[in-house]
Amino acid sequence: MTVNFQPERRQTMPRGSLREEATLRIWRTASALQDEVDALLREHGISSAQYNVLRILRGAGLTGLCRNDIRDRLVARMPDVTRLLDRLETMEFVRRERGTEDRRLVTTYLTPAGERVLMRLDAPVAALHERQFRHLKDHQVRTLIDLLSLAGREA
Amino acid sequence: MTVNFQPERRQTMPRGSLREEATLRIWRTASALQDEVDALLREHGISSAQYNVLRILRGAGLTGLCRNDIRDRLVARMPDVTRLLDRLETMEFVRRERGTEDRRLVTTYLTPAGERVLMRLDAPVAALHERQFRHLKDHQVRTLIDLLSLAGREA
DNA sequence: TGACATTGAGCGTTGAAACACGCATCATCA
DNA sequence: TGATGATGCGTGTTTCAACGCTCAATGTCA
Repeated sequence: MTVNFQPERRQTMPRGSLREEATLRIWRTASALQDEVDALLREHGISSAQYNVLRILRGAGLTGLCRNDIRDRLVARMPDVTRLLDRLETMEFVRRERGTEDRRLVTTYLTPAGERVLMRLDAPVAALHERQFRHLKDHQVRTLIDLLSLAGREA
Repeated sequence: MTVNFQPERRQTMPRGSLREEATLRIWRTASALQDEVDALLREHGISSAQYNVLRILRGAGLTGLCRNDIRDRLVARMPDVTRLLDRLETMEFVRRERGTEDRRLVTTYLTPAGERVLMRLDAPVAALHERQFRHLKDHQVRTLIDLLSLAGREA
């Protein structure tokens, strides 16, 4: 929960590049945010990757999604989505079913139990995010999002 | 290396919060940047956590650092720094020595071989960072850093 | 000086991630 | 329709992270 987020102890930067500083700042911030969310999720017995999958499945609704669709929508790159789903299936938060038309596809659906977990988490997670960004005004958050969208972009 | 970074396939957001979108954007960007750096580092046989440690030790110079100092300076929270150092020691990139005054402390130093690895990586890493942020002007990068510094801050 | 708390480091175990591989299914085309 | 390549999933294995515990060394105070 508590994160090592030394205000201004600067990371050693051989070439003192501005863009290197930005990279480190992104990583530090991402990690700090992640640690707090992880702590919250762990109280409910799931990891952030699992939480991410559950939310993706909620977004998909009754249609469900096959493994690769889930993989492509994950926030962080993640090989081996199969086992991630295995664990969620063991916890009975998701249900898998092999397709009938294309028998290669295995569609995954959110179960009622999975929906309930998400429901219980909605408020606390939203509150946490609000708290984490409470020092930024709306327009600053928007600017932040826009700037981040430019970073790492291929085109 | 190639990252699943769908331009505008929006993450499912139950409550459509702006701050939630910011969080996801930070994580996506961090992950995308990380994946590329990891790919580069792996060509040299080290992980990003290991690279981070080596740079911290280079910054510390001849003084070296004890385990907890290293832990506190890492970009991402990381318990079990011991084993991380174990692997670096096996690769002979660092050297450890138990303190004489306070015999609880084990100071870690960068070896010449470790310095060489860093030297070989300096240019490519810097170039990669420049490329990743090439769509942002200097003042935008500065703004990004400042905004991120406000996020997750306790005070 | 002796009992006790604190700090630093290492280790054992469990669980998950990374990677490559194999198998089943489907699409394509001769 | 039969061969070939592509696609979607799952699995085996190895490596690494996470967590808690133990041990050694130091500081503290009666």
